[in-house]
Amino acid sequence: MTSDTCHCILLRKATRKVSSYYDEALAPLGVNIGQFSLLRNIRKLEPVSLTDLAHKVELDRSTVGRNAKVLERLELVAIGHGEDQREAMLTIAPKGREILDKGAPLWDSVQDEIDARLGREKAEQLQELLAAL
Amino acid sequence: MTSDTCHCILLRKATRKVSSYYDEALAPLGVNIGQFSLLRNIRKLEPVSLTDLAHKVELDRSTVGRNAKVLERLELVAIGHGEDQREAMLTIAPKGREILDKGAPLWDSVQDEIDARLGREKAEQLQELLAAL
DNA sequence: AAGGCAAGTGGGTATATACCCGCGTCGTGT
DNA sequence: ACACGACGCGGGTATATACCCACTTGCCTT
Repeated sequence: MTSDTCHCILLRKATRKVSSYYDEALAPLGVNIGQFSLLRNIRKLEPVSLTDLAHKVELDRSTVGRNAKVLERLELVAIGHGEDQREAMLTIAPKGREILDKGAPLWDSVQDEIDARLGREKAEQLQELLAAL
Repeated sequence: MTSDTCHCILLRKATRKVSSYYDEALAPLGVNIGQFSLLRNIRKLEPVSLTDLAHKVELDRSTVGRNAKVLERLELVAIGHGEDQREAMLTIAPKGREILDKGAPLWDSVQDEIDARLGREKAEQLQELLAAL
Protein backbone atom coordinates (compact mmCIF):
# COMPACT_ATOMS: atom_id res chain seq x y z
CA MET A 1 0.00 0.00 0.00
CA THR A 2 2.78 2.41 0.84
CA SER A 3 4.29 2.05 -2.60
CA ASP A 4 1.42 4.10 -3.99
CA THR A 5 2.66 7.04 -1.98
CA CYS A 6 6.23 7.07 -3.26
CA HIS A 7 7.27 10.70 -3.09
CA CYS A 8 9.36 10.32 -6.18
CA ILE A 9 6.69 8.78 -8.35
CA LEU A 10 4.08 11.28 -7.21
CA LEU A 11 6.48 14.10 -7.97
CA ARG A 12 7.08 12.71 -11.42
CA LYS A 13 3.39 12.45 -12.14
CA ALA A 14 2.76 15.96 -10.93
CA THR A 15 5.67 17.27 -12.93
CA ARG A 16 4.46 15.63 -16.13
CA LYS A 17 0.99 17.01 -15.62
CA VAL A 18 2.04 20.50 -14.71
CA SER A 19 4.57 20.60 -17.53
CA SER A 20 1.78 19.87 -19.96
CA TYR A 21 -0.22 22.84 -18.65
CA TYR A 22 2.61 25.22 -19.38
CA ASP A 23 3.50 23.51 -22.63
CA GLU A 24 -0.04 23.87 -23.92
CA ALA A 25 -0.16 27.53 -23.05
CA LEU A 26 3.14 28.21 -24.78
CA ALA A 27 2.44 25.96 -27.77
CA PRO A 28 1.30 28.87 -29.98
CA LEU A 29 4.83 30.23 -29.69
CA GLY A 30 6.44 26.96 -30.66
CA VAL A 31 8.36 26.54 -27.42
CA ASN A 32 7.83 24.45 -24.30
CA ILE A 33 8.20 25.47 -20.69
CA GLY A 34 11.73 24.16 -20.44
CA GLN A 35 12.85 26.21 -23.41
CA PHE A 36 10.95 29.26 -22.26
CA SER A 37 12.43 29.09 -18.81
CA LEU A 38 15.92 28.60 -20.16
CA LEU A 39 15.40 31.60 -22.41
CA ARG A 40 14.43 33.69 -19.42
CA ASN A 41 17.53 32.66 -17.57
CA ILE A 42 19.73 33.44 -20.52
CA ARG A 43 18.20 36.90 -20.79
CA LYS A 44 18.84 37.49 -17.14
CA LEU A 45 22.51 36.56 -17.44
CA GLU A 46 23.47 37.28 -21.03
CA PRO A 47 26.06 37.06 -22.24
CA VAL A 48 26.56 33.83 -20.36
CA SER A 49 28.63 30.70 -20.79
CA LEU A 50 27.14 27.23 -20.80
CA THR A 51 28.84 26.39 -17.55
CA ASP A 52 27.54 29.44 -15.74
CA LEU A 53 24.08 28.94 -17.13
CA ALA A 54 24.11 25.31 -16.10
CA HIS A 55 25.04 26.32 -12.56
CA LYS A 56 22.25 28.83 -12.47
CA VAL A 57 19.56 26.43 -13.62
CA GLU A 58 21.01 23.50 -11.71
CA LEU A 59 21.20 21.26 -14.71
CA ASP A 60 24.10 19.29 -16.13
CA ARG A 61 26.29 21.28 -18.48
CA SER A 62 25.79 18.86 -21.32
CA THR A 63 22.03 19.05 -20.85
CA VAL A 64 22.09 22.81 -21.06
CA GLY A 65 24.35 22.61 -24.08
CA ARG A 66 21.93 20.40 -25.95
CA ASN A 67 18.91 22.43 -24.92
CA ALA A 68 20.67 25.62 -25.97
CA LYS A 69 21.42 24.09 -29.35
CA VAL A 70 17.71 23.61 -29.90
CA LEU A 71 17.11 27.26 -29.05
CA GLU A 72 19.84 28.17 -31.50
CA ARG A 73 18.22 26.12 -34.23
CA LEU A 74 14.95 27.94 -33.50
CA GLU A 75 16.95 31.16 -33.86
CA LEU A 76 15.98 32.27 -30.36
CA VAL A 77 19.52 32.52 -29.04
CA ALA A 78 22.94 33.02 -30.58
CA ILE A 79 25.87 30.88 -29.52
CA GLY A 80 29.20 32.65 -29.94
CA HIS A 81 32.61 32.68 -28.31
CA GLY A 82 33.91 34.82 -25.50
CA GLU A 83 37.47 36.06 -25.17
CA ASP A 84 38.21 32.68 -23.75
CA GLN A 85 37.97 30.60 -26.88
CA ARG A 86 36.80 27.65 -24.86
CA GLU A 87 33.63 29.31 -23.73
CA ALA A 88 30.36 29.16 -25.67
CA MET A 89 28.67 32.48 -24.88
CA LEU A 90 24.91 32.68 -25.20
CA THR A 91 22.92 35.77 -26.06
CA ILE A 92 19.25 36.26 -26.85
CA ALA A 93 18.43 36.72 -30.53
CA PRO A 94 15.69 39.12 -31.72
CA LYS A 95 13.24 36.27 -32.18
CA GLY A 96 14.06 35.18 -28.68
CA ARG A 97 13.08 38.54 -27.23
CA GLU A 98 9.86 38.36 -29.12
CA ILE A 99 9.09 34.96 -27.66
CA LEU A 100 9.94 36.26 -24.20
CA ASP A 101 7.55 39.17 -24.59
CA LYS A 102 4.72 37.16 -26.07
CA GLY A 103 5.23 34.30 -23.67
CA ALA A 104 5.14 36.31 -20.47
CA PRO A 105 1.36 36.73 -20.33
CA LEU A 106 0.83 33.12 -21.37
CA TRP A 107 3.12 31.96 -18.61
CA ASP A 108 1.34 34.27 -16.15
CA SER A 109 -2.01 32.79 -16.99
CA VAL A 110 -0.94 29.24 -16.19
CA GLN A 111 0.89 30.27 -13.07
CA ASP A 112 -2.11 32.27 -11.88
CA GLU A 113 -4.47 29.46 -12.70
CA ILE A 114 -2.50 27.07 -10.56
CA ASP A 115 -2.25 29.59 -7.74
CA ALA A 116 -5.99 30.05 -7.93
CA ARG A 117 -6.74 26.35 -7.96
CA LEU A 118 -4.57 25.66 -4.94
CA GLY A 119 -5.24 28.90 -3.19
CA ARG A 120 -2.48 31.41 -2.63
CA GLU A 121 -1.56 29.96 0.73
CA LYS A 122 -1.25 26.36 -0.42
CA ALA A 123 0.66 27.45 -3.47
CA GLU A 124 3.26 28.97 -1.21
CA GLN A 125 3.27 25.87 0.94
CA LEU A 126 3.95 23.83 -2.13
CA GLN A 127 6.94 25.93 -3.08
CA GLU A 128 8.32 25.67 0.44
CA LEU A 129 7.89 21.94 0.50
CA LEU A 130 9.51 21.51 -2.87
CA ALA A 131 12.44 23.62 -1.74
CA ALA A 132 12.75 21.55 1.42
CA LEU A 133 13.18 18.31 -0.48
CA MET B 1 11.19 38.01 -10.29
CA THR B 2 8.19 35.77 -10.41
CA SER B 3 9.83 33.56 -13.00
CA ASP B 4 11.98 32.08 -10.24
CA THR B 5 8.86 30.66 -8.71
CA CYS B 6 7.57 28.80 -11.76
CA HIS B 7 5.69 25.84 -10.35
CA CYS B 8 6.76 23.69 -13.24
CA ILE B 9 10.45 24.43 -12.99
CA LEU B 10 10.46 23.99 -9.23
CA LEU B 11 8.67 20.70 -9.62
CA ARG B 12 11.24 19.55 -12.13
CA LYS B 13 14.11 20.47 -9.87
CA ALA B 14 12.53 18.72 -6.93
CA THR B 15 11.80 15.67 -9.03
CA ARG B 16 15.36 15.42 -10.28
CA LYS B 17 16.72 15.76 -6.79
CA VAL B 18 14.33 13.31 -5.18
CA SER B 19 14.78 10.84 -8.01
CA SER B 20 18.49 10.84 -7.31
CA TYR B 21 17.86 9.98 -3.67
CA TYR B 22 15.91 6.89 -4.59
CA ASP B 23 18.25 6.02 -7.42
CA GLU B 24 21.26 6.09 -5.14
CA ALA B 25 19.58 3.88 -2.61
CA LEU B 26 18.59 1.34 -5.25
CA ALA B 27 21.87 1.52 -7.14
CA PRO B 28 23.30 -1.60 -5.46
CA LEU B 29 20.50 -3.54 -7.11
CA GLY B 30 21.20 -2.14 -10.54
CA VAL B 31 17.80 -0.53 -10.98
CA ASN B 32 16.51 3.01 -10.65
CA ILE B 33 13.35 4.22 -8.97
CA GLY B 34 11.39 4.26 -12.21
CA GLN B 35 12.23 0.66 -12.92
CA PHE B 36 11.63 -0.41 -9.34
CA SER B 37 8.27 1.29 -9.24
CA LEU B 38 7.24 -0.21 -12.56
CA LEU B 39 8.28 -3.60 -11.28
CA ARG B 40 6.06 -3.15 -8.25
CA ASN B 41 3.14 -2.24 -10.41
CA ILE B 42 3.69 -5.23 -12.65
CA ARG B 43 3.76 -7.52 -9.64
CA LYS B 44 0.53 -6.05 -8.39
CA LEU B 45 -1.24 -6.65 -11.72
CA GLU B 46 0.55 -9.57 -13.31
CA PRO B 47 -0.08 -10.92 -15.78
CA VAL B 48 -0.76 -7.53 -17.30
CA SER B 49 -0.77 -6.06 -20.79
CA LEU B 50 1.24 -3.00 -21.72
CA THR B 51 -1.92 -1.00 -22.26
CA ASP B 52 -3.38 -1.85 -18.86
CA LEU B 53 -0.09 -1.20 -17.15
CA ALA B 54 0.26 2.13 -18.91
CA HIS B 55 -3.19 3.14 -17.69
CA LYS B 56 -2.32 2.14 -14.17
CA VAL B 57 0.92 4.11 -14.04
CA GLU B 58 -0.46 6.99 -16.09
CA LEU B 59 2.28 6.87 -18.67
CA ASP B 60 2.13 6.62 -22.42
CA ARG B 61 1.89 3.07 -23.72
CA SER B 62 5.02 3.43 -25.81
CA THR B 63 6.91 4.72 -22.78
CA VAL B 64 5.88 1.75 -20.72
CA GLY B 65 6.75 -0.55 -23.59
CA ARG B 66 10.27 0.77 -23.81
CA ASN B 67 10.75 0.77 -20.05
CA ALA B 68 9.46 -2.77 -19.87
CA LYS B 69 11.90 -3.82 -22.55
CA VAL B 70 14.74 -2.63 -20.35
CA LEU B 71 13.38 -4.72 -17.48
CA GLU B 72 13.19 -7.66 -19.83
CA ARG B 73 16.80 -7.19 -20.87
CA LEU B 74 17.72 -7.13 -17.18
CA GLU B 75 15.77 -10.39 -16.88
CA LEU B 76 13.50 -8.91 -14.24
CA VAL B 77 10.28 -9.41 -16.16
CA ALA B 78 9.15 -11.73 -18.92
CA ILE B 79 7.22 -10.42 -21.89
CA GLY B 80 4.94 -13.01 -23.43
CA HIS B 81 1.66 -13.18 -25.30
CA GLY B 82 -1.84 -13.59 -23.96
CA GLU B 83 -4.63 -15.44 -25.70
CA ASP B 84 -5.10 -12.27 -27.67
CA GLN B 85 -2.03 -12.38 -29.87
CA ARG B 86 -1.90 -8.62 -29.96
CA GLU B 87 -1.26 -8.26 -26.29
CA ALA B 88 2.19 -8.28 -24.72
CA MET B 89 1.64 -9.78 -21.30
CA LEU B 90 4.12 -8.96 -18.57
CA THR B 91 5.04 -11.19 -15.65
CA ILE B 92 7.70 -10.89 -13.00
CA ALA B 93 10.75 -13.10 -13.50
CA PRO B 94 12.56 -14.76 -10.58
CA LYS B 95 15.28 -12.13 -10.62
CA GLY B 96 12.57 -9.52 -10.54
CA ARG B 97 11.08 -10.92 -7.36
CA GLU B 98 14.50 -10.91 -5.82
CA ILE B 99 14.96 -7.25 -6.71
CA LEU B 100 11.54 -6.46 -5.29
CA ASP B 101 12.39 -8.16 -2.01
CA LYS B 102 15.82 -6.64 -1.66
CA GLY B 103 14.65 -3.24 -2.80
CA ALA B 104 11.76 -2.89 -0.39
CA PRO B 105 13.87 -1.96 2.65
CA LEU B 106 16.05 0.33 0.54
CA TRP B 107 12.99 2.11 -0.77
CA ASP B 108 11.59 2.33 2.76
CA SER B 109 14.72 3.98 4.04
CA VAL B 110 14.58 6.79 1.50
CA GLN B 111 10.86 7.27 1.93
CA ASP B 112 11.25 7.36 5.71
CA GLU B 113 14.15 9.74 5.48
CA ILE B 114 12.12 12.18 3.46
CA ASP B 115 9.16 11.83 5.78
CA ALA B 116 11.46 12.52 8.70
CA ARG B 117 13.07 15.53 7.08
CA LEU B 118 9.75 17.13 6.24
CA GLY B 119 7.91 15.89 9.26
CA ARG B 120 5.04 13.47 8.91
CA GLU B 121 2.48 16.22 8.66
CA LYS B 122 4.22 18.18 5.94
CA ALA B 123 4.91 15.02 4.04
CA GLU B 124 1.21 14.38 3.88
CA GLN B 125 0.59 17.96 2.88
CA LEU B 126 3.03 17.52 0.05
CA GLN B 127 1.21 14.47 -1.24
CA GLU B 128 -2.10 16.26 -1.08
CA LEU B 129 -0.74 19.26 -2.92
CA LEU B 130 0.83 17.13 -5.61
CA ALA B 131 -2.43 15.30 -6.09
CA ALA B 132 -4.28 18.61 -6.35
CA LEU B 133 -2.18 19.81 -9.24
C1' DA C 1 59.68 28.50 -23.18
C1' DA C 2 57.86 23.85 -22.04
C1' DG C 3 55.26 20.75 -19.41
C1' DG C 4 51.24 19.76 -17.22
C1' DC C 5 47.02 20.39 -15.02
C1' DA C 6 42.58 22.73 -15.02
C1' DA C 7 38.61 24.39 -17.31
C1' DG C 8 35.01 24.43 -21.08
C1' DT C 9 32.83 21.89 -24.71
C1' DG C 10 31.06 18.30 -27.56
C1' DG C 11 29.63 13.86 -28.46
C1' DG C 12 28.45 8.99 -27.16
C1' DT C 13 25.34 6.38 -24.53
C1' DA C 14 21.38 5.46 -21.58
C1' DT C 15 16.95 6.30 -19.51
C1' DA C 16 12.39 8.96 -19.35
C1' DT C 17 8.63 10.46 -21.86
C1' DA C 18 5.35 11.77 -25.58
C1' DC C 19 3.16 11.72 -30.11
C1' DC C 20 2.37 9.75 -34.44
C1' DC C 21 2.29 6.16 -37.93
C1' DG C 22 2.26 1.64 -39.77
C1' DC C 23 1.32 -3.31 -39.15
C1' DG C 24 -0.90 -7.19 -37.52
C1' DT C 25 -4.88 -9.08 -34.93
C1' DC C 26 -9.93 -9.23 -33.29
C1' DG C 27 -14.44 -9.08 -33.58
C1' DT C 28 -18.69 -7.77 -35.57
C1' DG C 29 -22.13 -6.82 -38.98
C1' DT C 30 -23.95 -8.28 -43.36
C1' DA D 1 -17.16 -16.12 -44.87
C1' DC D 2 -15.49 -11.46 -45.59
C1' DA D 3 -14.66 -6.89 -45.11
C1' DC D 4 -13.85 -3.16 -42.12
C1' DG D 5 -13.36 -0.69 -38.08
C1' DA D 6 -11.27 -1.13 -33.38
C1' DC D 7 -7.47 -2.39 -30.69
C1' DG D 8 -2.55 -3.44 -29.26
C1' DC D 9 2.10 -2.81 -30.24
C1' DG D 10 6.64 -1.53 -32.25
C1' DG D 11 9.43 1.86 -34.09
C1' DG D 12 10.67 6.65 -35.62
C1' DT D 13 11.44 11.12 -33.90
C1' DA D 14 12.02 14.77 -30.49
C1' DT D 15 13.00 16.75 -26.05
C1' DA D 16 14.83 16.22 -21.12
C1' DT D 17 18.52 14.76 -18.44
C1' DA D 18 22.82 12.59 -16.68
C1' DC D 19 27.46 10.67 -16.78
C1' DC D 20 31.71 9.82 -18.93
C1' DC D 21 35.41 10.57 -22.22
C1' DA D 22 38.06 12.98 -25.62
C1' DC D 23 39.68 17.33 -27.48
C1' DT D 24 40.93 22.14 -27.23
C1' DT D 25 42.34 26.11 -24.93
C1' DG D 26 44.25 28.62 -20.76
C1' DC D 27 47.21 29.35 -17.40
C1' DC D 28 50.66 28.52 -13.94
C1' DT D 29 54.94 26.66 -12.41
C1' DT D 30 59.54 25.62 -13.20
